[in-house]
Amino acid sequence: MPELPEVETTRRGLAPHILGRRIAEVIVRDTRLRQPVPAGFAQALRGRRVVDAQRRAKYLVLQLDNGDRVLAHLGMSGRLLVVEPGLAPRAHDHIDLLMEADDGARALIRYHDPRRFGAMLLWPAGEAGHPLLDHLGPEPFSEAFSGEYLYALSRGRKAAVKVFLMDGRVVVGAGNIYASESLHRAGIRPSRAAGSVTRPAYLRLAAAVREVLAEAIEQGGTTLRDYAGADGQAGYFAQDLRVYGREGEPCRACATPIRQAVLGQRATYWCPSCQR
DNA sequence: CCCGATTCCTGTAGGC
DNA sequence: TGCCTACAGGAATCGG
Repeated sequence: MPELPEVETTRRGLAPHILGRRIAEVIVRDTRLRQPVPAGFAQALRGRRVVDAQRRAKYLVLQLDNGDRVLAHLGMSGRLLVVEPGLAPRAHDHIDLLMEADDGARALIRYHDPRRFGAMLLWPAGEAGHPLLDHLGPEPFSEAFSGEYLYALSRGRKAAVKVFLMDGRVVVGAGNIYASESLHRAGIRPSRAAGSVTRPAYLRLAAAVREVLAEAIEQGGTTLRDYAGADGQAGYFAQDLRVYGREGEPCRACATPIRQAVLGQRATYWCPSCQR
């Protein structure tokens, strides 16, 4: 499931194949993503050079040489893969970008998304913001994100702290897996009301979020079923997960069996002994 | 504003 | 072995 580390891993994997290169050809086989691929998408990209590849939250932002930007989201099952030009498309291969370098080197960037929860949008030059990015909270690695920030924002909030942490308006990038992992590292029970979590606990939580995300990026993300990096390889953080998907198994810290419950319509895992 | 529930989608795992 | 159902979940949206 692409959360921040998976999107960042994808960005890093794509970069050498797209930066400074020209989009020679665009093929859209299926426009039916979470939001339809806009009419004129292929036309707008064709011939353009990619000058930067950034990430904002779980979105990839490709900056083009005419000021237009491509906004891509992997949804739940999306992959952006670098494959051999000419490789025949398979099921759910919705979009191809054929990249060409000045020296003639070519690479095919292929968007694959069985569940079609992702997005591939055009963000035209001149539009300063984008509606999908407008309301987003701070990046977890930014100065704006801190324990103090979480503490202040959470006062009076009755929602579970895990739901609070997964809210993109609070902080971006922590999805279901990394929210559970961060709360375990910080020793906070996921069901606690966000407003009842203490300042010291939020200081630990902010540090834990950064730590977990950074480690996951180093491992190339977490592959449970759908996710693969741009090179098609699995990420290795799954072996470092301490609670996610480990119901009934011993806590790696204290051996107490890990518990599971649904919180905010999402499976949530925690250690009843380490997390209070 | 806040919060919980619903919706989109398809592959896969688990139960019988 | 095969069928059926539940589940996976990012994020927009809606109702209270």
